[in-house]
Amino acid sequence: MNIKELKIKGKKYKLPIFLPDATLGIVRSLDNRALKEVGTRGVVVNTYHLNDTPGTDILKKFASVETRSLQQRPSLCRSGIKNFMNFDGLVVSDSGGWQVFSLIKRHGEGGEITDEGVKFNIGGEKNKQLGIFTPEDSIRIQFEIGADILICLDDFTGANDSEEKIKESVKRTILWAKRTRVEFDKIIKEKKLTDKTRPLLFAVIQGGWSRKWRKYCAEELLKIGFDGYGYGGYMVNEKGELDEEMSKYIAELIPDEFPKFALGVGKPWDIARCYEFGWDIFDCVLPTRDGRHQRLYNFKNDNTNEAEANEARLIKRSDSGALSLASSESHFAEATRDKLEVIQGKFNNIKNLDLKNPDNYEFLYISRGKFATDSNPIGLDCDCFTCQNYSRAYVHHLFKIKDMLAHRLAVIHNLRVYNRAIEELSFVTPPMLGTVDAE
RNA sequence: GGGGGAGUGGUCUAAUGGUAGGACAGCAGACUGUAAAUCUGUGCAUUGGGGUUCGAAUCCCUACUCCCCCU
Repeated sequence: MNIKELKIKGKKYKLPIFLPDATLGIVRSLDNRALKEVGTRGVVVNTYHLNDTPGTDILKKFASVETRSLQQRPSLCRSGIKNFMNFDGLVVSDSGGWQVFSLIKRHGEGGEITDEGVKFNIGGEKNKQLGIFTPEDSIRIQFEIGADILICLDDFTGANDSEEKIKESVKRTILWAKRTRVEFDKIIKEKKLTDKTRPLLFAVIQGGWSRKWRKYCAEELLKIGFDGYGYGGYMVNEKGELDEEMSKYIAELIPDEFPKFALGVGKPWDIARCYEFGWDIFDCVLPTRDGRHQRLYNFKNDNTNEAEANEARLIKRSDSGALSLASSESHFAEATRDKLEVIQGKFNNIKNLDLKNPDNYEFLYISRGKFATDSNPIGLDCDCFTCQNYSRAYVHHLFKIKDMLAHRLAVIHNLRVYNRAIEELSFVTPPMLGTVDAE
């Protein structure tokens, strides 16, 4: 099997990859160690939000900071945002296109979108003078943030827009992409960046429900030329169901040598489906937000039952002892180890699971009363920190008393589920097991 | 033994003669390039009995339970 790779600033990232959203420079409630342990290789930050807080002056300062923090390792790949977060993985900066849509189009509060750019009447609370936000602003700010992949400011096509509106948003998205390309190249030249030191630039394909305009948008963006392409707009309908036809269609509009970024996707099973269609970069707020909102993801593995899973954990817990005994030719330990292997083979194994089928997942609404006394871990077969250390009852309790550790434990688990699915799709060995996939 | 006070869903609490409402807990959900530790829906109650009244959680009588004070 051919594994696609993303090469940026001398680093390689195997695809597919799932990037949790760290909108404000933080995957909420997680520190960089937890991120790493959960198998996260990259995150998405947001240009609009970071420009507001903390602002690029601060990020620029961090771009050249001497690595004084205890854990910071000097690296060529470091940048303002990476030093600030002390995060060494892939960082994508989203343009703010979504916020344009969300704040102005969806919520209809102040602001105006013209070909020139976006006029914010409200701006961020801290930054009322923001005024107009142009594609050039967005890309310049993204350089200051210092991400690896920058994204063109685009004009979001709404789910139910008329063809006239679709045309407008597509034309504007193309116009803005052109201007972004020019500005990007200008900055590359100014900064004397080379193909080995520059970030990548992605454009976003808009066009809503219209195949015609999606096609037109993709073709025009390809003519301009970018390092990768994104799927813009909504990929799901009001019921949250993936538009498979459209996601397949758009993926096919982009030649396979380009990375294809399905922005905002999605449910784990939709990621698995989209991967099959050719999309290979994903980001979504669901695992983190759902975690905070007390909805936990599990694989539904028919092989798992509580008794056996418990046994596996008990054996595992005495793991070190058992193994040392094993080496000293104890038959008992030998048997225990065999048993562990059998059970683990059965559990830590989603290989036989059709990851594209929603029926193979389940939600745990952890705040429900029935979990108050449940001593099982959240996922019977889960290898995450939360499941290796805490019971459903305890996580339930933490949510009840509103302790923020609840968020952290929930988010850790959800992200681990997402990453296990991704790892299964790609056969990527998770870094936590000893292999670092970025060179 | 005497005096006083109080009893409203699982819990806390509104309604002082006029549609028993809210919060939390319960149950069922939503969230898709994060203005979201958020939001939605829903089940469940006037301590029992009697009386006054067109109408009672509310006023009266009584029983029960609890609390406080006195002895």
